[in-house]
Amino acid sequence: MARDLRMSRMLHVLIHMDRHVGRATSEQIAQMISTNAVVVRRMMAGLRERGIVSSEKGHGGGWQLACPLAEISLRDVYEAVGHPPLFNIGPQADPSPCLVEQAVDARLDATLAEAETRLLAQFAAITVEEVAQDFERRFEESGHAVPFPWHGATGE
Amino acid sequence: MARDLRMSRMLHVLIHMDRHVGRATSEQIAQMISTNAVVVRRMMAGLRERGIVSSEKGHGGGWQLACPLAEISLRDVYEAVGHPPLFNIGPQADPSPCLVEQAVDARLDATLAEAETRLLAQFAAITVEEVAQDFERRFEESGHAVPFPWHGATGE
DNA sequence: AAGACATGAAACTTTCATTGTTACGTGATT
DNA sequence: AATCACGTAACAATGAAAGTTTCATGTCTT
Repeated sequence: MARDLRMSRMLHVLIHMDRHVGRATSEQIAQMISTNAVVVRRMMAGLRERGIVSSEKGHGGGWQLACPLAEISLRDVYEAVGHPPLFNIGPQADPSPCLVEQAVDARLDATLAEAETRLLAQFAAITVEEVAQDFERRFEESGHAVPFPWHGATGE
Repeated sequence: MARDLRMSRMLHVLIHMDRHVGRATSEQIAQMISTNAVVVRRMMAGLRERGIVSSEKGHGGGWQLACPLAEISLRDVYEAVGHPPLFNIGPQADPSPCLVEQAVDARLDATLAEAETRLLAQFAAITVEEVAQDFERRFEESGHAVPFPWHGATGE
């Protein structure tokens, strides 16, 4: 696949859970983001470890937010989904005996590392609550269009 | 494969061509970076279009630098290899009808776009000549280790 | 003119990471 | 006991970059 979608998808889920559904099963969440329940469990496991969500087994179980969106930064979500590699470019991982390649790799690595630091700082400065408010602004401006058009959005 | 290696590999090649080999065939270049001559031609084609290198067919032909390394920025090389996507994370490409997803995607896209702008500015500020000097510094500091250990490095 | 050399380019295969899917185990509620 | 839902392992599908094969075109040497 092209890009790692986990961070984007998890943000999507967290906002829906806070604003619209409260508790939700993996199956329901999977429908929100058009994927499979197992994929959802894989992603949510990292969030649970970090105390962002909690899960309960059995009848009536499912997933629940464990803290307010205002206390979750985009960086927290990025880390929780396994801090996948940020960049699609760069030198190969294993070091080379060639001094030219070493010099090239060192420069690129240093430049990318700096960019990574800044990007993660940006992520740390944005809370999921802010993004949720972005959504609400769009909702108002749209004249209250259907905000969450997934199957089963009508509730039970 | 994991990451797009083209930018790193092309920098490697450009410095070797300037400092060590002058003209080189695709086959010789392929040995420098441990790959295939066709892969080399694919990458070099973009550099030729931008006037960074020139190619000549036939006996005695091959590739040659068309301008000094000091006039080539890392950004030039990045663009020349086809400006592959910089990031490995982000939302999916096609827009969603869900307003929450739209808000999430817009935030992520904006944040990544800003990071991309800054990273490309960094690339634009670094010349290949600077990286070549990094190499020479390493070469001195290493006590003149074999600087380019590919097969055929002894010349003809 | 013939042969060797080298790029140009199309078509296909391989590789790798993410995502998707199936299957089964465990725990909790009714 | 039956149902529901998470937990996890194992495997398949997908897509992009890289690797490979093949043939055409152009150029130099003999």
